[in-house]
Amino acid sequence: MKDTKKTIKENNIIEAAESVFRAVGFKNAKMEDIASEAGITKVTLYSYFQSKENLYLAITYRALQSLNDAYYNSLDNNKNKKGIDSVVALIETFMTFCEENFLYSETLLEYFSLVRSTSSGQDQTKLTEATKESLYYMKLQDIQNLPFKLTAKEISRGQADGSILPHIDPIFSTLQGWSFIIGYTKLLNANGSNKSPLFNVDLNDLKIFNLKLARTLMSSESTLAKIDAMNVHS
Amino acid sequence: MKDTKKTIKENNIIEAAESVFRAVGFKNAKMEDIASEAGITKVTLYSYFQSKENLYLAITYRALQSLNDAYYNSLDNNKNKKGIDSVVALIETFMTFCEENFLYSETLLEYFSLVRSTSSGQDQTKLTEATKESLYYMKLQDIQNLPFKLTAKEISRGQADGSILPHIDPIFSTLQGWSFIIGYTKLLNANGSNKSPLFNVDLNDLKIFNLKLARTLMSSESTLAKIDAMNVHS
Amino acid sequence: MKDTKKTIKENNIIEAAESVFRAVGFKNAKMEDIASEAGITKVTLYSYFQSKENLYLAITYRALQSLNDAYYNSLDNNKNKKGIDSVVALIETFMTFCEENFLYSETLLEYFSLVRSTSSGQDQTKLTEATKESLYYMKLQDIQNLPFKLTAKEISRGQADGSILPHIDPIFSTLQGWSFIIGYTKLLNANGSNKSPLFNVDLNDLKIFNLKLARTLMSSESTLAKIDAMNVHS
Amino acid sequence: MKDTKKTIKENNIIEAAESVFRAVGFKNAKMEDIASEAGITKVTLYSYFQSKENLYLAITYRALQSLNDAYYNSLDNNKNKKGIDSVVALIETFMTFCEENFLYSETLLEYFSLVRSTSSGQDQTKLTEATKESLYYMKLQDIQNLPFKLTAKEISRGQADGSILPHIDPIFSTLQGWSFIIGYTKLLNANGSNKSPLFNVDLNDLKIFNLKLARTLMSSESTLAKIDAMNVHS
DNA sequence: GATGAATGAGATTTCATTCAT
DNA sequence: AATGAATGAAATCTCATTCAT
Repeated sequence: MKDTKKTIKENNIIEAAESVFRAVGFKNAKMEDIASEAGITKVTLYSYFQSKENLYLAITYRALQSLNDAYYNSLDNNKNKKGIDSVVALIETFMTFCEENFLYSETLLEYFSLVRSTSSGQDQTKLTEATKESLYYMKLQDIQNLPFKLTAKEISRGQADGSILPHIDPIFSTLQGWSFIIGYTKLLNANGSNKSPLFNVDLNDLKIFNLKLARTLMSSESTLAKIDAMNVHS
Repeated sequence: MKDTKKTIKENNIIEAAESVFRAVGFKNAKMEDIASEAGITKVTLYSYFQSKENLYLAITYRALQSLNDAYYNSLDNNKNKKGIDSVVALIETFMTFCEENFLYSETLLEYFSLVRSTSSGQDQTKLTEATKESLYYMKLQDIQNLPFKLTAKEISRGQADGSILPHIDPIFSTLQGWSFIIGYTKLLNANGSNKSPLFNVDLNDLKIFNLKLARTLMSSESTLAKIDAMNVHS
Repeated sequence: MKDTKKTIKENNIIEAAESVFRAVGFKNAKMEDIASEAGITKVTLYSYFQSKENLYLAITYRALQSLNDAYYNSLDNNKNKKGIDSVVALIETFMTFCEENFLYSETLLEYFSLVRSTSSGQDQTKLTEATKESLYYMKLQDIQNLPFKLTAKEISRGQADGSILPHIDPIFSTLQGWSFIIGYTKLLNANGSNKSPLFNVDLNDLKIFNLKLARTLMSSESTLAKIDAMNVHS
Repeated sequence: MKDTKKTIKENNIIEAAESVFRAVGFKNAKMEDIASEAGITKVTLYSYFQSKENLYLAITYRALQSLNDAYYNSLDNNKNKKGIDSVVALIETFMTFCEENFLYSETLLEYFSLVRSTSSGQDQTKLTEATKESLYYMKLQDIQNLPFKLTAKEISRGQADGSILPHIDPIFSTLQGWSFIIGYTKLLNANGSNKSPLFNVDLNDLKIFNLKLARTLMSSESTLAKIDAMNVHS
């Protein structure tokens, strides 16, 4: 229980940090401002999070947790449906998550860039020692592949229940799905918080299109007709 | 001609900066080091680029120029081919460009995130005054849509020559293509410079798959058989 | 009491600065060196004094305070003597002060040149913005006239006790006294720290002469004989 | 004749420099500004004067020359008068010179401070090597004592013609006279260009007083009565 | 000799991070 | 655990001075 109070405060701080990051971006955010937004001192802030980067990782962890929650929710909601439906729902879940959480989506995309090549031992210049030793970094590593695995597993379920083509590789398709999501999200972020269409294209159309495409690519009922139908999108 | 010499020097500096950024990342790069890498003084460096951020924008501009050049090249190489071939070649060009220029690809993706909603006049907090006043920022804004426009135009050409389905919207498809590219690139970057496969998936397969998919989605000769064939990817 | 510690540190810094200025002069003194002489960092130095000029003003303020202290001391030592004696003692105090504190005397003379016409609102070009906003500049303005006023008051006392001629104007005589002091000090400074006589004239003779002259000019017991006697000076 | 053109240009530059120094002070004056005020480039400026300090010395030299001219003029105007009159006239000449040439008066006072102790070999930190090697510095040294010597000589003439007390030391009295002048000038400068009285004292009264005092101190006709008369100054 | 570009030295600022109390 | 002060590293700027052409 001792921990609870600490956790609450930690959450307060993270929320303050999120709000500041959202407002001015990571680079422009000052520890000072985050501290005062959280109603504490800089030093106290540091006693909770050992560095700015670490604070960012904490947010990233939260983002990933949040995404995982959304995934579990989606899985739960679709556990009685066919695999294909659940998989498409997962993709939509991620997209919606990114739409609704700009900071989180940026954070996650950045994180996945950041950890690149960690395993290979080279080109690690961008990860500080401190970062790598951080608790959140470890926690992140523990769950970073979860959304991936969940998706792949669900694809397998779809193959088992016959709703997904048997010859596709779950991992490959998961990556393919992610690439759709990331592309969509980046366009979304490039378009900013303003929901106005980009180049006269409503990004929601892109979302719908991507979802249909994903389904078509995996579904065992896929037909040329469906694809052609998709192309008439407006 | 007067500023040729200046331009040459500017390029030298940018190249030095690229090399330093590539080596240690933007944040860890010291202006001092960039200067000495370029064989000049810090002050001289500042007389060319008013800030580190500005230098980064210059690199971004170069990246975009470089991408544009690649686009024009691709267009030229395919001017006698069908529109569909040229469009797919453009997409491949972009992907290859990102593969070969990690710094440039990161730079460009960051830029497109950065400028989000700039046009709409809101939410510009993350742009420093310095950035907004930078010459390169203006130059960037002038050409940032070029790859987009070129792609859309080529799609139209493909519709004119019958190689691309007539009912698709060139702009929408361009965005869709970008979303493929960005997704692929992000995964690529997440995978780092090490060419080891991600989750046992060779990203090159993803690239090939995406190219085929793009072709299929636009081509007037699209058939279900092709799509099904695609799915057998390894 | 709260700021006692701060004041102590401030004084430490000022002393370090004085020592460096004395050693190499204002222009050649590096903030870095002053900081390290004070056992602190450059940044800390800047947190106490916003600029080199500001630091100089702080020293000037100290010089003036120091002079004022010497004045009060002198007044106290002579409070039981006649006004004329006290006034002459004040002048001597100032002269001795300048002899013993080269840096302070230069500082004060420079200050009185610097602030010329400040009050009149014109010709302030030579005052940096930083200077004008400096706390010490304000503090200086508050006490800069103190030695003047003290002298004039003491002359009045002398007139009251009959030791000083009744028809002279205290303010005018104060200025006259200052002009003696400044002239003497400037010659002293021109002569440098080396005590060698200037043009074979021992400046101490000039000092004595000036003091006698001042006394003669004001004293109610002034006689021609005294003046003539004075002229036989070596 | 070749030299003449050069000299003209040199004079132009010096005048430009004087104007800039007058406007913003030595320290705030930028070589750039001086150059452009003179209608030349910085580099050209440097080809004439090797450093800012050197330029200042050139002005000082001019100031001293100018003062010397005034002295010679005064001597010439008073060559038929008694020595005492000529000496007092010299003092007045200097005072008037300072009144009319603020920059020159500051320059000269500073110069006489600057050269302090040059002979003694110690404490020369404030004189750059470059300065000491400068042509103007040498020229200055050649004439710096001229006003002194001229005054002393004139005092001797006064002693010879019986107008000045025989037992006074010409050098000492010259110094004494200078000390009056310097004091007066400093007060004048402290009072700024605004001619308003300082502490309700019209500095012109101080000037007149000093002149009378100088005369009284040296004149063979000096009487107590005169001194007393002097004191009723307002 | 003139010009535009570059240099060197140091002032000043900004922050993340740490220390002392 | 909280506070105020300090540190260190690097960005940035200002100018006198110098170089290359």
